[in-house]
Amino acid sequence: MEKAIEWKVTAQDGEARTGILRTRRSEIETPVFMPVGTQGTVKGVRFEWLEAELDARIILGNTYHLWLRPGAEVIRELGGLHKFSTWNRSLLTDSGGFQVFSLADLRKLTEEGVEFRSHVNGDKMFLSPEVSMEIQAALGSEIVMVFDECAPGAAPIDVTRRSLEMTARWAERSKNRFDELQNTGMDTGFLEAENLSGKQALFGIIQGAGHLDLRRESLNKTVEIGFDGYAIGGLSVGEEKSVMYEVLEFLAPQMPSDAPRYLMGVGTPEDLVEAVSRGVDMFDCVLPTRNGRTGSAFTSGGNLNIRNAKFAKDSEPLDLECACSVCRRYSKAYIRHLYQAKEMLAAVLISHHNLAFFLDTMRKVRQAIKLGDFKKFRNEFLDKIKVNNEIQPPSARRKTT
RNA sequence: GCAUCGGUCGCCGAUUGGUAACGGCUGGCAGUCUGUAAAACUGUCGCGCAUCACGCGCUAUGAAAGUUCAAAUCUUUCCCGAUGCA
Repeated sequence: MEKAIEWKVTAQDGEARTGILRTRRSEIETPVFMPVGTQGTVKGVRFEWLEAELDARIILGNTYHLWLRPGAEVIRELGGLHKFSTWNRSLLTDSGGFQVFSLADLRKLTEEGVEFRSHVNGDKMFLSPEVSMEIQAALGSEIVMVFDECAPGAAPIDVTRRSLEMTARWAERSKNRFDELQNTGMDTGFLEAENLSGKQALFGIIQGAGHLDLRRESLNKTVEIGFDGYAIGGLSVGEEKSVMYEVLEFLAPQMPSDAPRYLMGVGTPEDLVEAVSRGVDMFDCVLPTRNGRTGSAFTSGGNLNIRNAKFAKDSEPLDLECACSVCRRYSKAYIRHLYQAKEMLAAVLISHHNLAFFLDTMRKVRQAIKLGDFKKFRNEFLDKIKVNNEIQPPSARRKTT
């Protein structure tokens, strides 16, 4: 049977690897960072920029948010999320599973599914594995995520076990409904492509918080069901950073090596490099766009906050080493002025740069792996970022300003 | 020039003889953000010190002088503003 996606490893350096992921709509080099476009838009960044300059091949959309507004039926009638939004490259849609975690105060969780009170207008809404698959078919994304429950990072072992067991049952229900929908042509994004089925791909999600034995158990259950790719969920949700690295180091090498490994919701530039070194292929994170909107820029020398008074007369770009269109043209002083004056362009410019930095970092990561140089790259990259990000003791910080 | 009413933090106000750093707004300074309820949120903003935390000291109600144990508050003069009359 023809596959929904095609995945090939092209180079390996330690656990780190590069690959080519082909979907029905685009060819994606991995390791890849996928900008988050929750509501059908990568906040503050036009598709023209994502396509031409940033060259993002795949972005995210969100089942829960698009279901609430404008609604799955609206998008289905308009021909799916690609046609509706005009984004013609690949889409990965999150299932709403993360909202089970992030909107914990607004939901009731049962075996059957999750009742949400809409954060928009308070309506009662019911989301289940089946409903999530139906919405994602209407959206027509290239990669569909199973509906999972994401337990808090520091959840105790019994809570985590119950959670991952339900996630496994939900994974099976997700797959069953997904297959039915594919077979009855409910996917709005169907597109014939050479050697591919033209259908959607479905990724399973491994949970288990910081408990390694549970992670292994969740991995086994998920692989047993069988998916086109495998995601690691439930990291960067409140646990210590060391726990995340420990879980990755343990888990990623055990995941099927012939399918892409996707670390959901991660992370900082350091996290990306660390995770790649442990064998992860795909990432998404809100940080570049959210931090961009709130004045914080990621650079090769670490993070900076454009609001800081020290940038008022700084005529240099956000990152001297960055070749993006923002850094080629605009100074920190000007962007800071825009931010202070509450001009929306400040958020647009920093978000753009941040995405450029993330995508460019991934490009460098891939190149280093291909050259067999990844270890050296990783050390240099992390050392450089550390210079600005080192936390100084409060007394030292005060005296220097 | 005369009369009346005023002058408290960047702005507006509370304090009307008994510890003025009390409230609102605007703005400043800094921090946070990881499958987006976020163009958001948190802290702080008289000065100095301390800071893990609780704090500690000093100064301050247009200016000066006076009355008083005690003055933003009462008195006098001056400065500034608004209004009215010449």
